[in-house]
Amino acid sequence: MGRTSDADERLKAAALDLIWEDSYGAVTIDQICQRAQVKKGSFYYFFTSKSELTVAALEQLWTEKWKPRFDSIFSPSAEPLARLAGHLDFVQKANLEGRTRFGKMVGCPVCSVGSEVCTQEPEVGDAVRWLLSRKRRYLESAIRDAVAQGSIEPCDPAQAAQALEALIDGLVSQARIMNDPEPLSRLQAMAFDLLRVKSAGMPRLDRLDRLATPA
Amino acid sequence: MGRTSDADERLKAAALDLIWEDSYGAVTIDQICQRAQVKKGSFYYFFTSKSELTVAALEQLWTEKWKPRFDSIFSPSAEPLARLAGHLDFVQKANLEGRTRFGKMVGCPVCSVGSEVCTQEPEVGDAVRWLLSRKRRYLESAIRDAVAQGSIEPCDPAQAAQALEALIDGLVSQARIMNDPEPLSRLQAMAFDLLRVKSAGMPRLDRLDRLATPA
DNA sequence: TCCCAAGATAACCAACTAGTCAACTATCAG
DNA sequence: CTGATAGTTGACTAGTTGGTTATCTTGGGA
Repeated sequence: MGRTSDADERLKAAALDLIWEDSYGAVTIDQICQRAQVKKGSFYYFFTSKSELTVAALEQLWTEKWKPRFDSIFSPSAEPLARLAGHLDFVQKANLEGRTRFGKMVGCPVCSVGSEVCTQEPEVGDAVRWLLSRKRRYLESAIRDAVAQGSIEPCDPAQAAQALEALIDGLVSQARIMNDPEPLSRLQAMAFDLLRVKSAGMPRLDRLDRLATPA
Repeated sequence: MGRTSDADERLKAAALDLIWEDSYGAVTIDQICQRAQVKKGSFYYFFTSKSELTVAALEQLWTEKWKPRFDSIFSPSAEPLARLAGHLDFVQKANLEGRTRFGKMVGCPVCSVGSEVCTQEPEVGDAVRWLLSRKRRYLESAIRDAVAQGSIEPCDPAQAAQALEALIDGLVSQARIMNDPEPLSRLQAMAFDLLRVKSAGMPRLDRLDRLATPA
């Protein structure tokens, strides 16, 4: 019953893009509406504020993009190291895709928004924290499996995951600030070094993929 | 000759505080003026825009706070590992001081502003990049000396400094997002682990200080 | 078919924003 | 003391911002 619409979807997509490229604070509701081809009256029909829209956009980013992607990459059917390598590869590729799409390095929208508004917009902060804590579990689980398997040095998986995430986010942030993909070019080597992956030479993704494939 | 003033100093201090606590985009010129007890006319007497004020504030942060501090911490008269430990300790302490002053974890103003506005305010981006590249040299030099001395495993100092900075900034960012100093509590252990510091047990700052003191 | 709920829209407002300016005032050099 | 210089002030404008509302339109179900 009643008229149908995908204006709310367009608003979420527009908001995420604009915030990703610039920043939360630099983006106005008017801009979001213009990009989404939606009049402001309709904006306020679906959302009560920029922060509410942002929370909705982040939730959708998680359920429709990140979670499916992570469920695939971190599938327990794959070797622990292949999961980690897959994720590092994903981070690298996602950043390069972002550069193609926006014409510059844009980093990670979740971390950027989180760091920017966690002190001002509590609901956005909650959404970011929830999302990051979910993401952390994938890393932690893969590291725990790797330790159990003996493919990395014994360590506390929670702490190792925290350090790994810091390293990744730090390098992604550097790449955005420098507008240069270079900090990400040795991502896997740095991450595997941090985790003390046991292997001579640098593990290759394709080799690990082969390992992950049932023989 | 003529009237004297420290209004520009007050403006720089106010801007840095407000931006540090909230974010660049969330702070208005009116707010900065109010905090600095300066009328807007005077603001435009000294600066032409928020970005110009921000650049001036960042430059002053470097010359009056960071550079003297780093020159002391990274004094080549100290043991390389003591320099690194001193810096990690400084990062930790600065974050805790920030929490005392602002009532919450505020992270690093340079990294936060850099990540936020590097795509929009080229001059602020330039200032941040310059400042971060200067900071990097301290780390790189200390790591190089540590390698030469044999106190950490051989590595490329530039890459190790890049990774170390990413780890530190990532953890600082996590602490801000979580509003919790916990991610910084094992900072030295994580950093020394990343650098593969050669020593049984965890190096203590006081022990390293003793090493740094001429016998 | 036609009703009515869901959604779209333009026009509107009040508050805030950056930025300007002419008049005013303090200070230092001579 | 005095005048030129450096800095201050409040009042002003014009454009933008978030947010509201009454009215119009669409489409699915009875």
